[in-house]
Amino acid sequence: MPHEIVRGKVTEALQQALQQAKQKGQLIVETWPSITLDFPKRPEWGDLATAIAMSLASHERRSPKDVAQIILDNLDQPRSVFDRVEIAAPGFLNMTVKRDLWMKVLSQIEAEGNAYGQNDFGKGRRVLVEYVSANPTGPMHIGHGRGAAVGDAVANLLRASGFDVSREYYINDAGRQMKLLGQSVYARYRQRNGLTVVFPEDGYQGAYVEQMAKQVQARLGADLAALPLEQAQQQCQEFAYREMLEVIRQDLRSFGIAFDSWASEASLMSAGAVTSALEELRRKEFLFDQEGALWFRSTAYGDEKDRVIRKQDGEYTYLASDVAYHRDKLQRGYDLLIDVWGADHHGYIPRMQAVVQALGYPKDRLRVVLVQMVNLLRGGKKVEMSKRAGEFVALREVVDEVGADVAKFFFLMRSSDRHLDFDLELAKQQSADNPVYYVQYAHARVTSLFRVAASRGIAVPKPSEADLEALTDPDEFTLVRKLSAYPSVVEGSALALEPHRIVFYLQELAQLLHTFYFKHRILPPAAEGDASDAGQFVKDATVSSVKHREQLTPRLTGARLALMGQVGQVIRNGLGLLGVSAPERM
RNA sequence: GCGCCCGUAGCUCAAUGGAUAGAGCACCAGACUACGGAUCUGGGGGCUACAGGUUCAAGUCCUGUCGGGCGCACCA
Repeated sequence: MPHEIVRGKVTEALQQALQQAKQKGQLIVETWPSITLDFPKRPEWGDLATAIAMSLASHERRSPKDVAQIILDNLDQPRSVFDRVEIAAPGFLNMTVKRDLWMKVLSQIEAEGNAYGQNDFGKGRRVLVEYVSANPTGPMHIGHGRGAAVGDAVANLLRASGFDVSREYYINDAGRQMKLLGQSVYARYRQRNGLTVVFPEDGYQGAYVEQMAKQVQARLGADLAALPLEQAQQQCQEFAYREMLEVIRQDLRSFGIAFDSWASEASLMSAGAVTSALEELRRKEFLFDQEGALWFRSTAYGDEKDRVIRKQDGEYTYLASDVAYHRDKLQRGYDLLIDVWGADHHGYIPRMQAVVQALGYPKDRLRVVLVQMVNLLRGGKKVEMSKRAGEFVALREVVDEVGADVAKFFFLMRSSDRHLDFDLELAKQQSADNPVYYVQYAHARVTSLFRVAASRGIAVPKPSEADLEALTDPDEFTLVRKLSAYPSVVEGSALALEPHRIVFYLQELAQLLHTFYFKHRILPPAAEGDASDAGQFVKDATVSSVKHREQLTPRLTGARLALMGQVGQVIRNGLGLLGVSAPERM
């Protein structure tokens, strides 16, 4: 179902032509591939092109050119949609669509507003996007930040594509890491009190651990030291857990990320989810005992080896709770699960997909989005990070320094499975070098333009109120075509789970806007020092410089304002998908 | 050693199997007496790592080689 008016009409016309050719016996195919439309790279190739004839050619056992000719011959009423359709070697159909059909895109954007760009591909299917899910053992670092930005944008994209989306944070609060955190805090606490200290191997070293020890001291005083070791550590762990979770919530809040639900590993376990999940696997014969451990037969679904699920010492591995958690998610009835993971976990995909299948669901019920490392730079020089020594760059620091909008945009600028260089100096620059400002400025320009118009008493019409026939310049037309592409960019981006496509689109759209804005005037000149003359237009075409020589009539001003308004709307919608604000002033 | 990802302009990166591979940065040369110069215009720059193969059509798919990253725990 096409979701944009030009593509819709063109696709429809092509389908009818194919249908008709088939009825006449000119084409034999039973089913043909979906018709894809591209923007041709060269103007002489028309506004839209399709390679459909070429993909049909081999099945038809005809040359692509013949197939294209047949389609062309069967295009019933080309004049209602097309100005011109041509065949180009080796078999492209190059179409020039009627200008007034293109212009309807503007009214469509007006009518749909914030919803322009959405599609119904998801058909209400429920999807759970799980992301961040950092252990509550410290503040979020910059890598978590990228995961958060990606997960959130993916969720936005899916919602815009008609899915019923929930966002979930899985709290790994049951494992050894939490215990280690408790021990680390307790060790620092003892240190503060001048007691003997054995700092745990691989313990948490960050300054925040000392901070928490200080707070524990303030709350519990010296009493803690009197308790048995394990009990004392347990108290520290509980305190640290609540504290860290709160820190993470605040980190997320300041980054502008909100979850619908928080799932706790510990509560899952205490509710018996692990036991019952293992029971199910055992019943289905995916478990076996060997060398005193319990194994999951993940090789049954293509994993390279089987995996231990309960160790010799009786402790469960993380796989056990992951099985339980994914089973829980599946049982909650989601049609699709999306996990956003750090790319260093890519080796776990086969086994989690094996889990999904062992539980009786299709493999593709789970899709994993991998997020690669972030290299933090400052003026081109690498900022060294080592979580081990507790020297990692906190997300909070970056957000404080460059702002949430900039940070998100940078995180989303590249395909998520590629390493990202994040240069703090560049991110702070307020220039064209900084793509965030470039896009946001385009939006601010539109709103600024409207403010000036208002101050001069010039109305900003909607497309339905404007005379769009006044838009005859190729630059206007280029903008309209770009706007028309937005819905398919959203759909492609959602299907591929690749938010960076939106970023690229927005940069291109912003560029077109800046070019247009520089080249053309929209409002008439303000009368010198006298607002009462506002509304006067240039009647004579010989004003100052060459590039401003075009006739600016109220009719053209109105139409251009209407066009600008829709550009602003689309930038707003696109930035919205990225979770980035569209400022009216900068 | 095995597996996954990657190799595209000097740098950072785009490109549902489609036409002459595109942006930004950097570099060079330019542009406003009216709407925000946080802007715009032009220029040089490429055997898409290499070698085969599939296809009407390959940066894209397959095989191999070389180079880089990440995994290969009864850690999370």
